Amino acid sequence: MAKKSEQLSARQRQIMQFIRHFTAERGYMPSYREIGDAVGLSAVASVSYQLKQLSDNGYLSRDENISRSIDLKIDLPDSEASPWNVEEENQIPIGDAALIPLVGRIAAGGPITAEQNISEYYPVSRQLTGKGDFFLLTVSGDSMIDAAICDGDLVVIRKQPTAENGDIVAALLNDEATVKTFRQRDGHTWLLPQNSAYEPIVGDHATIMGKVVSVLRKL
Amino acid sequence: MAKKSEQLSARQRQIMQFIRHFTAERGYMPSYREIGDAVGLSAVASVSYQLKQLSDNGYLSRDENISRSIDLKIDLPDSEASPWNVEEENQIPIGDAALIPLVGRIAAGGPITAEQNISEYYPVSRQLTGKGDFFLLTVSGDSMIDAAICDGDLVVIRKQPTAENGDIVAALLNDEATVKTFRQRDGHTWLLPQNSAYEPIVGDHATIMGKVVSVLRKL
DNA sequence: CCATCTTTCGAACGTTTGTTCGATTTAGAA
DNA sequence: TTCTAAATCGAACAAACGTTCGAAAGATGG
Repeated sequence: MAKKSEQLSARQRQIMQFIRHFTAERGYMPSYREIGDAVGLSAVASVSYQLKQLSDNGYLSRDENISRSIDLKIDLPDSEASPWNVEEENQIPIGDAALIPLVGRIAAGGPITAEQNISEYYPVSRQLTGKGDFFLLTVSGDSMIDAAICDGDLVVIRKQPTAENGDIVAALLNDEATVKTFRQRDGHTWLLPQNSAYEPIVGDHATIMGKVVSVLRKL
Repeated sequence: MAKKSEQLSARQRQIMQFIRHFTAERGYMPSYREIGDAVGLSAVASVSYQLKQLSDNGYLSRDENISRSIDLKIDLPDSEASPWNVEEENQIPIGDAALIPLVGRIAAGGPITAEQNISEYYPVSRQLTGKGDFFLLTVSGDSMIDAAICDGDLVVIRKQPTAENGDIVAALLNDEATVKTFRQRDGHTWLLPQNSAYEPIVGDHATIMGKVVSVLRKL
């Protein structure tokens, strides 16, 4: 008789992987006939048979008489492990959007997105942010006006501890958050305003909070 | 009465949330009858009707004649202890956001947000838009650079047939959409670029599509 | 070789499911 | 009020779907 947790047969592995790919692409489960077509089983009953084995061994579950009710319990490794494991501590993804906290006062020391600093969450399209861990800052002053960033603008900042030359960053300098262009030269870190009325700042002791990835403005 | 149906009725919101809960619990999509039972629609056809609306507006997709093939495009937050939340007015509120269509080519004549023009929906915080009926336009060129609106920026436009002096508007001029500052003087309508390299345009024959209320930029 | 178990097949069956159509009700504007 | 569009209903229908059953083909071991 079929014994306990036997190893999966080639066919069963084939089915498991097809289900995974199908759901990834289409967003819902395949029917028995679709599975059969994909793995080369001409009889629905054969699919039913294999699915019963998989179900009995805990690889998946399904609800009787309900179409497309397969529920995979195990992700059979195809190959990959994704290195893009971003820690999201405060965002709740809304479909195509991310909820990003607007940070009020910036206090040196503690975590930037500590709860008491958050006044509100803004939904922002992922198209505008990309992947990562974000927070929002309200721009104060017009030191970045030549970069088309105005007083009152909201900037979406992806948390990261450093930056590349030319990036616009949010930095913590003397307990104050500021948005400037990042530049390293002569062994020094500079925070450059984009407004000829302002002078470059030596940022050697500044803390880079993250990189500005989007700008939001309400007129 | 605009037949736009770009908004989310209480019932549609109800359906969206039920689908989300159902899939979270069961691991697959509900059938039309299950949806009907849950939200109080005794006729499958009514569910079909509502689902078509949701599908047309990009909230979900489904494959014809395939059971349980609903694919949610947006996760509506539960939000409510008061499920029968009615806030009609205009755009689709996602919790705190509105889903706004990005309009591609602008053709004179037909409705701006005709379906074939819409390439995608962006969630935008209501804080950035206020109330109204909106669409999104991609800015082309740097004629508004002094207003801190750059090439490639997305502008949120509230539909309105006219504007006030000083408003930044989207106007249709010779089958082309353009973003300029609106000004009426000497009995003429002017569309002013905010870039000294460009000349003011006589906008007497231009069609005002709406007013720019927000700017979104991905860096 | 035979015996046994596994796997596949094909067909039939009953159920589930999405669609269609016309009629009715509801809601809002004129 | 009357008119129009949206929303709902009910019934009927065809397609899609999972289950069952008997038979046949492989596979494995003695």
